[in-house]
Amino acid sequence: MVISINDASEIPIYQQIRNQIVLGISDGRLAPGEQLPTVRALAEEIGINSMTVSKAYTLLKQEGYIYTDRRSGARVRQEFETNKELSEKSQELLRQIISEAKVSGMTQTEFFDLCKRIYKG
Amino acid sequence: MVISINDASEIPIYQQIRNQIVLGISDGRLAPGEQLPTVRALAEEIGINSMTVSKAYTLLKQEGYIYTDRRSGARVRQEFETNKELSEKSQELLRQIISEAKVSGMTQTEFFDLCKRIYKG
Amino acid sequence: MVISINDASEIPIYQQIRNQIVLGISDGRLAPGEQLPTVRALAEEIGINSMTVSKAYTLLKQEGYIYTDRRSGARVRQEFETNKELSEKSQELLRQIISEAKVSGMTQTEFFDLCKRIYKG
Amino acid sequence: MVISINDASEIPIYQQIRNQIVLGISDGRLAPGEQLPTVRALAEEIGINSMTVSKAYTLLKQEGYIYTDRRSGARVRQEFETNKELSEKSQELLRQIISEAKVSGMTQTEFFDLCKRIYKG
DNA sequence: GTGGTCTAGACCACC
DNA sequence: GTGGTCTAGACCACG
Repeated sequence: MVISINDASEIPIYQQIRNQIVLGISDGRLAPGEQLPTVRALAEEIGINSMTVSKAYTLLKQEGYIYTDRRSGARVRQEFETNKELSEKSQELLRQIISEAKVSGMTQTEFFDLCKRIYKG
Repeated sequence: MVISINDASEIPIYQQIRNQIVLGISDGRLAPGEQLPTVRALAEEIGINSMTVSKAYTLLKQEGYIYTDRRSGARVRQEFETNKELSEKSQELLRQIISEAKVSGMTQTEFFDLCKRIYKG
Repeated sequence: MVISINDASEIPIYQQIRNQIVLGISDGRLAPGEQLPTVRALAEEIGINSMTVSKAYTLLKQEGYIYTDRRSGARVRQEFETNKELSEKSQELLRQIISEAKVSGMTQTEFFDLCKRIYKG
Repeated sequence: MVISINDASEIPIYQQIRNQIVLGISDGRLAPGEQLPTVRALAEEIGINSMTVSKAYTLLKQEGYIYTDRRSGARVRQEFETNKELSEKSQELLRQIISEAKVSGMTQTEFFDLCKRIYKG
């Protein structure tokens, strides 16, 4: 899986890495148990400091998306908690996005169409 | 409309103000053309630096939610561009949120149920 | 509150800081809402890099013990989730400790006496 | 006695082995004088490097839980020093755990109930 | 080989 | 002023 960084973005690099890996897991490009690139390899690949990649992996670990096996590095978790819930943070963001959709004149149906396109990937 | 700040939030204060005003517009608590409090008044009311409020108003103006009138200060826009589109930033956020929903085991239907509750709310 | 680091310990410095702050909160030396030393001040005081202190604060934030107010730095949380539960990690540790107590010949009563002394503190 | 390794754990593998053997001794699954599997046998059984098992056995020997006999390999100690004391390390850990229990709102009684369940279990 | 930790110094957003 | 982020380099524990 290719990870690309947008230097101009206001989103911190470690967050961008985290986001893209979560995306990869959600759409199947990263399979459960699959090994992620090593911290050093990924750092070199995208031309950043390895501490930054390490921070991204630490965050993903804390969130339960990956784990680190001492023998083989970082891997995608085998089983996720399918609690069918969004974090409070994400719910708050969703609330904001929907408010913006409403102001822009989007109907609920139109909003759902947009979501469906994203869901399909 | 009451604006409340969460000191513990990682969202910058000026963003929180901006977000709450957009929410207010979307759910009708702020009517088109309605006058917003002055920068100084709002700053005093919520006990923050007026520079911060000013930053929020500037952002809202840039995004087209409000306009400033020399005589009467800031007012909610009369008519919004009903372009039925989300900003790129919001679309990207929505993509992230949906990816997290998928990993958490939420089906599209369940996600839509959540959205509907927010739409109504 | 004085924080002292044991360089010889195998426990990472950022963990030692985290541990001592949790101890301080639990025994009342750190009051709810109280401001912690700034990252830089604490780093200088104990003669370490500020990144290390920052890491400790980030961890404490994630665990919900403190929050950072953009205006005044890091503060002890006002209200804790009184879920009356230990983390899985701590429960596992407790299990280990109790097994060691048993092998050393400690009875349950003697173990409780030890705990009581610690509780009083 | 079956020893199982958690790849996702942050606890080093040699520590996990050591912990489980101490647990086995404390709850009687390992009798005094009982012979432990050879380093190589255990390493093969759980699919890890034999150096790791060796490290666990060395640690257990240092702590006085087992001894090695040239003829018959590693055995559980016959008689333990019933000094009724925890190691400094464990006492420090217990102090940490209790501080977390206090912050989580657990009373001393509730903490003791948890301990009792572990003692029995 | 791997990730984890730490340093010394820098820049940035927010307020 | 604050914390947050990032770099370039180093050392360590683990396996």
